[in-house]
Amino acid sequence: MPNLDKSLVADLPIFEGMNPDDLSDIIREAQSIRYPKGSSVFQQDEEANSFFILLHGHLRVMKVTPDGQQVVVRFVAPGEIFGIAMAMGRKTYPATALAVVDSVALVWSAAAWPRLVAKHPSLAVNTIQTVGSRLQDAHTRVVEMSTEQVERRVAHALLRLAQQAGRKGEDGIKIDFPISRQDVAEMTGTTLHTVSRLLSAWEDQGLVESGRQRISIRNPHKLFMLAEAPSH
Amino acid sequence: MPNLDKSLVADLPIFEGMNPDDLSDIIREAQSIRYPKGSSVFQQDEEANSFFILLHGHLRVMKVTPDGQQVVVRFVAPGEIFGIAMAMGRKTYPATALAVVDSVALVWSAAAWPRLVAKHPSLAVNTIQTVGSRLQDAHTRVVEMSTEQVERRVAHALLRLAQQAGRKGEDGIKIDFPISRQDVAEMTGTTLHTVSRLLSAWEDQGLVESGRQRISIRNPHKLFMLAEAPSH
DNA sequence: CGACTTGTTTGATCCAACACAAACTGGCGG
DNA sequence: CCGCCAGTTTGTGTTGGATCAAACAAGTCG
Repeated sequence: MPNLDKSLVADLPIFEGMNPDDLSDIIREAQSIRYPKGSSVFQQDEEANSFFILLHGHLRVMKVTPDGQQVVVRFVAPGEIFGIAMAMGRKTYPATALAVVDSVALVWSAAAWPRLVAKHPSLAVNTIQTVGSRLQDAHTRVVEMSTEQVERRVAHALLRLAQQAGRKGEDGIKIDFPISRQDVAEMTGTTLHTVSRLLSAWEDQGLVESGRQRISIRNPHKLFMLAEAPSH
Repeated sequence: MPNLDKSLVADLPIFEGMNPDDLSDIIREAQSIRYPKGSSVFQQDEEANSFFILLHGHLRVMKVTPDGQQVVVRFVAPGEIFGIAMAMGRKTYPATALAVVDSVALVWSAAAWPRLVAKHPSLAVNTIQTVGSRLQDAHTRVVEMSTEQVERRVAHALLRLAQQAGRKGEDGIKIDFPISRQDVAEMTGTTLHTVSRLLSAWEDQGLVESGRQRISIRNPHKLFMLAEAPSH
């Protein structure tokens, strides 16, 4: 591993409270792999032989139902650990991870996990927190899907995207990876048609500015009010 | 702690791979507390001062939205660990836990957690798996809410309840704690009216048998088919 | 640069499920 | 044992969004 990567990785929450020697020890076992745009990092139901930390790019994690419908579970941003199915006691990946842009990840063998955890207990403690916060997110999403109607769900989804992957630009916050109406629909449990209509309406009101696989939020505050309170 | 409780607890997944001495060490720090039917074990947004293992009874865990709507997150059955918010790095409980029948839980101080984990690393490893499997469940629920319509969601919910808390009786599997139409509605993101209509219809077809806060599944196989494939 | 692919917009129609409303019932407390 | 209350059933109207259908850009590639 080049030093460059080590410095990128040192401050990640998953390595919090770990001394540099231990960190080197862990990173030494990884290799960095490049995933071209559109390629898959792992596939749903495939044997979970590796776990990962994303260095560059963005991934879309999704589940496919038996009848072929897709649901976007989340997007992975640089610095996040992912594909830790085996740490959760699973033999296979529960979802598919796809590179939405050219991406690079650190990759460990799943076999290394028990040894690393045994040697560096804080790794397990930090992993509980990582998985725990994802559990919170998932529950938040369940609550939203149960109680809110589509307009608010989509507004919430955009705000979350802006927070996780927003690049502050001239006129508002731009989501800095390609994302389609279909993607947003699969995040919120609706159809691309409905998302398209909503974005068009919001564009007219000056809340967002969007195009082909591209969304910017011009007025986060107004969008937030829309997300919290009914249409008006 | 009386020996009785120790034997109940020894085989739980959370203590897997732990020798009896270590187990005693952990259990010694807990006290067992009784929660009468209808009382709360902890409240949403309250400071997370404890974590728990349920010994007897059943709990309903639920989230309340700002506008007062409730969503049932899950039911806790005996043997399950719950209220581990602080292990996931939270200061407060993200939900409310209510005893649906008279219940008893082992209670630890949250302050004991870091010490216990440091001394017994397998505790952390097992906790990752516990939290991980809840994350899977939550994602399954998100996928269901996104892609399935109400009838199938309710069918799935009943089958899950039967699996987790089903008591095999003469004519089918009875859910062995009081559960209302409203509860099922809050688990599936619908209204008690719709749940009532579905149960009535299923009763006519001989799939279930239900009454006031009481549901039995007479024909799990047919209900399962209904859950997997559309109405027909 | 024209053909084609992939993503987007917009219109028209339809229906599952929600909202509202009212009557019913089992079981508990006084 | 009667009255009350929480939980349930069932009817009727309404609607948010899905579905179906087409035309319309914006890249991309030969």
